[in-house]
Amino acid sequence: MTKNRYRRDELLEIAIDLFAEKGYVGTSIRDIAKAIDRSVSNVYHYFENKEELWLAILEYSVQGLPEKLRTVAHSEGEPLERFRKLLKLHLEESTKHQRETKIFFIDEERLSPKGKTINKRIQKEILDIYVEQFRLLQSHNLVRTKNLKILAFNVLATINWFLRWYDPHGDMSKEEIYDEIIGFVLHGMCK
Amino acid sequence: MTKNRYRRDELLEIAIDLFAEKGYVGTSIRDIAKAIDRSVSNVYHYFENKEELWLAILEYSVQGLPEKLRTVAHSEGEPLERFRKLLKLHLEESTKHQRETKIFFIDEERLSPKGKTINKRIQKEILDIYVEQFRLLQSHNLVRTKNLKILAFNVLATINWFLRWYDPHGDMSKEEIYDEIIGFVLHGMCK
DNA sequence: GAGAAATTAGATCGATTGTTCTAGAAGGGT
DNA sequence: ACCCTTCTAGAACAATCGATCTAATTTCTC
Repeated sequence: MTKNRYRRDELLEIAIDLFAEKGYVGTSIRDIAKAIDRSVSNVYHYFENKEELWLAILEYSVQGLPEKLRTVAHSEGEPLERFRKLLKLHLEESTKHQRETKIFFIDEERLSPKGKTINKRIQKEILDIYVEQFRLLQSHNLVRTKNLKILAFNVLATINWFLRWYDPHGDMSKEEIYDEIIGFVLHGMCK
Repeated sequence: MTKNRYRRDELLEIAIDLFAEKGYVGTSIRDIAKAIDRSVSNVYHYFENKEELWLAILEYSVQGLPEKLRTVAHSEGEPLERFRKLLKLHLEESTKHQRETKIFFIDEERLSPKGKTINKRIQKEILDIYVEQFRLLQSHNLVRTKNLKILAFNVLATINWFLRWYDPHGDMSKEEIYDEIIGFVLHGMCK
């Protein structure tokens, strides 16, 4: 009845690697099993099917992100400073789960209705957090534009795109990049 | 010897649709043939294999983008105004070839070395155009930050992410969205 | 230590993949 | 009429896919 959590998580880890590298459709159950030197049945013992494995990865990593962001979003303090903290946390969490977050976006369309729904729900939750923040900042007359949804898309664009080009082994430090991105979001490119 | 250009392009069109919808790995040659009511051999008559079909799509659409952008980038006029034109053109071209440009980014990692190289070359060309523009704007003391590469990533982020959420049948006009994005790139979210 | 449950490997399933082969139909040039 | 290239369809190929089945082994519980 009770499944071996450790062996299960090992499978999750290797699956995340492969999914991130070769995509959902591009990664077979055999690939995953072979990569960790197990049998195919072993994978199926821990996960009902391929899609459930995918969903487990989401639960394992991205699922909790909205809640974490909300904690900061609803914390005390100055609105703009709180928003800055929100961006920072979002960037940190995305970096921490870079592989999974990448997966989260890339193969969205290849999932079953169930998986797609969960995917979209999480993304919607995050979007709403930002729109809510913008509304608050707007009431303090701090926001430049009127269309808050497009603004949220643009902010999320920079954060999520960052996952595509960021190389942990690169020569720029995380903090350096974070500040650059936060600066861009807040003030754009112009002086 | 001479292949029927029209029939070939019909195949390209349907392939773009399917690739954009279900991805490179998720779309089979049979899917493509069936969608246009031809035989599998017909597809192979016009394209050597699946990857060549993919590359033909790139040539058909995205390949010419860097050249078009360069034309504007090297045109006369005020630096900032020219940059604004560059953004506008980039957005327009991306919208015009929304499906292909989406393909261009999504399945990058699933290609052969040859395909990956071409993909990366085009992206690098575009990145360089932007970095060059930033350098010029910087010399006019118009740029806020020092790290031009990250800046370029962030600008490209908003443009490319836009393709993910933009819905041609939505209630916002293109021009409206373009202006919003250009404004965000130039001045960020803050007043 | 017996028995039940959890875990594993390996063979196997039908379906689908990219690709090739064979061969016939259509088309244009002479 | 003829031939030669272009185009087309359909069967077939080996490989791989997600998933299942059977059966053996390990681990836990009493």
